Amino acid sequence: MAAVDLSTHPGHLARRLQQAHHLLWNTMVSEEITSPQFAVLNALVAEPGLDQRGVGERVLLDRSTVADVIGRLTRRGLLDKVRDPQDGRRALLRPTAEGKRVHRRLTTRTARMNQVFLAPLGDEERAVFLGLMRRVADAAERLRDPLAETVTR
Amino acid sequence: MAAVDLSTHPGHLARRLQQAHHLLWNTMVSEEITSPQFAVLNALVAEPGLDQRGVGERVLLDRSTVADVIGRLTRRGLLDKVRDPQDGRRALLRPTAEGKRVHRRLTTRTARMNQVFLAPLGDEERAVFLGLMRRVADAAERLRDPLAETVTR
DNA sequence: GGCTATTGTTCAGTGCACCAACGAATTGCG
DNA sequence: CGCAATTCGTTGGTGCACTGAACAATAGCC
Repeated sequence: MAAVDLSTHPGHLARRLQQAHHLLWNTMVSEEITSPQFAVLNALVAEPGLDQRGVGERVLLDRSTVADVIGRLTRRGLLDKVRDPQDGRRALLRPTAEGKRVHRRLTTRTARMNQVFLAPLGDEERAVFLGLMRRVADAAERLRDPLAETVTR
Repeated sequence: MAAVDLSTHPGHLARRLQQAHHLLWNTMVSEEITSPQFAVLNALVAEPGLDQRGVGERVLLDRSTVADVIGRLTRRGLLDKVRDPQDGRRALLRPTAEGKRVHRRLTTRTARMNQVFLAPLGDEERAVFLGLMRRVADAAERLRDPLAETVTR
């Protein structure tokens, strides 16, 4: 015996949550564009001209993962990637016209999906839920690099 | 413009949460055994003799993923896998002595890790947080197969 | 008893995610 | 100026996760 109840383990719940989300995304938002891909696209719609490092910071993705995701997006013609003439190390990224179009279309669908996803909770609970997730995630991310005390707002 | 604030998207937060958890697990629990591997091991400590399907149901993992994880665990000698003589389709699984030992050791460490992970929240908030995650995950999982109304409690 | 259904496992393919190590470009220090 | 350290990107390796398809064994029905 001595087995443990996984439903009290936040890590296990987070995984379940993400899987359920993934499924819902596939059916309600897009089968081609994944949620991380949308996140990257979104960051570049907000700030065109970012390099990969910048994107990774915004969406909180590893450098090599960012490279993967960006590779897929550029291959699909949703992103432009050019070497920075000022600094030959970095690649400047911006959404193509098609990329912006896709982003717009998916934005409304993700909103609908989030509604469904959070449907079991009441209005107030949703806010609480998002707030708690954010606090835990923020704190855990700060554990890794005990860096700038920049105001998160 | 028209970009979206990802910190209000539960899917994105769930991903961040899981990543942060993964990192913490690696440093505080084990570098060899991953959290899904522990979940599988845990299910088999609780109910030795399950087949892969049963494990997948308990931990909420896809069949092919379960096969992968179990493959790794058996390769490391933590699990025994034998064909059911009564039903040649299924593989009966049980933890080895070493598997039980590892499970015991990791159990105490995961408890410590969960403390750290949830440290930013107060006692009451933790309970709320876990409860909300569970409700959302349960509901989303029910969306896929609208099945038994079995009492979850 | 024999053929079809169903059930359990496996395999191939894609994508996310991490780390460690490397190469290329730039920065900064002596 | 020149070389070391840093920074950005890529590559290779491992693991999780899903889908869809193939396969094998059993179960069920006529």
